[in-house]
Amino acid sequence: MNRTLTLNGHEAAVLAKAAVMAGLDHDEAEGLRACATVLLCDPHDVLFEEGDKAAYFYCVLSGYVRLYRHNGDGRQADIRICEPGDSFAECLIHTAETYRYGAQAMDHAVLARFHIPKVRLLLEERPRIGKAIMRSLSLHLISTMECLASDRMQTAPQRVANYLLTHCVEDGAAASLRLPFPKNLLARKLGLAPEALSRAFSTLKTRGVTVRGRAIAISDINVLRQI
Amino acid sequence: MNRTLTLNGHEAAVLAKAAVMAGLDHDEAEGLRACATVLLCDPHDVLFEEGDKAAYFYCVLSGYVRLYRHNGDGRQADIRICEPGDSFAECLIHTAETYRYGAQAMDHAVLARFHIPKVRLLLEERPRIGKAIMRSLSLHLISTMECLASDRMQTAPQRVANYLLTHCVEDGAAASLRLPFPKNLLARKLGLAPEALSRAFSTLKTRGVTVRGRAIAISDINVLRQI
DNA sequence: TCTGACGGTTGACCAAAATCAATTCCGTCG
DNA sequence: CGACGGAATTGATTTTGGTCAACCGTCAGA
Repeated sequence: MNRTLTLNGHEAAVLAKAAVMAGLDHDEAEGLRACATVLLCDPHDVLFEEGDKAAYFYCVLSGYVRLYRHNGDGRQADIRICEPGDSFAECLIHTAETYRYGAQAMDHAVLARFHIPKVRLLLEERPRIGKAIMRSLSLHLISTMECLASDRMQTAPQRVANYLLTHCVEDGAAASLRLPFPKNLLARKLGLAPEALSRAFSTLKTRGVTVRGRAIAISDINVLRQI
Repeated sequence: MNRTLTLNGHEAAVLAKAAVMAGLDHDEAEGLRACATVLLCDPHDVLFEEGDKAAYFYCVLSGYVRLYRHNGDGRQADIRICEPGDSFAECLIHTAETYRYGAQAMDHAVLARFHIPKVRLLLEERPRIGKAIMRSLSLHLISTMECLASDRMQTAPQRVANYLLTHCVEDGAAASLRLPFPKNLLARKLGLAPEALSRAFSTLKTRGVTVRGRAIAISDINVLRQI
């Protein structure tokens, strides 16, 4: 978990387009950026654990971060997989003092780390910046609710089909995509055991889905839509 | 779904204490209240469906409202049960133009209905009001994430035990509570079929949980904690 | 008092997915 | 090139909870 103070061009672009920065004018964006430093993570670095004192919220610039909770036993459940452009723990700006879940880098990851007390001060001065944060929170809430609904009513193949449909590039009736991360991360994201994901893919094989490593081809999107 | 313009004392108090109003000074609270009208609902009234054009967000003053989504077939899953003091659909203020889930009153319910365009204008003028909305969104997000985590890692009896522990009043090692709504609503809230809730209660009987109608007694909280 | 509706419970059964174990695949490193 | 290690797959088994159907208790209305 080394630190640097510089962003490369790609990372700066990701940050600029993140929901947490969207719609801000130049000064506002600059003010928010001034609250942040950059963090380089190695795979499996734990950023914080549930219950830790909250000092920062984060925006993923590259790599992936998983958010999770434990229960009494050693078991843990993933809540979200954050991709480049996603922010997390911004819900603590106006609420709790401790993190309500753990966060772990799943790859070499680059993060923007925003100092919450600084952001609070900035928001007092320039409350319009809060609009971007509200938007980010809202999107995040909506997607979490959708995730909950799909956990509660869709089977594993349905969830996988839905993921494919929302992430593929269409090419006539056919479509294809390349997973941006290994399958075990996709399984976590969908709330499945890796084995269940594997079986879901083999179920979908009969519906025209071909999987070769991370490359996935869909022969007919409409077949997939009616699962 | 009749309308009135007046609040009784109890309803006014619930609104004043709602997260969406918390921490505002008198003027700010008054400004926000001016964006709202009151709505009286009969049981099973549908407030809106997924996809409807979003004009309002709501705060429950009495009764209960369930939020839900459908999938392709007739099936539907509950996302949240809103109780007095809870607001919903405030995530649309700065994002979508259509509701992302349906909402249905589960009882005679009284709601404050905030006109979103008016609230947007108000926020431009008095952006500090956004802080209360952000706090409400944040709490809402955290509780949805917790719900997702518990769906993914806890069994039915564990979820029920957790509900009891977080809602009971302690009395030494013992504790008790009275459900504020019928059991079928609790089942929806926990993402269970009513039968599964019933079975969970009978599992918990061996752990010192006694159920008589809506009245529940717990003989030893610590036994319940280690489930 | 009878009747019907409704919420809740119970039993039997089934489907989905977690778990455990064994094996295969694949990329990396010696 | 071969060996190793992590990821992915497959099979066997078990657990969990959904579904369907029957039944019970309570309450409201005839």
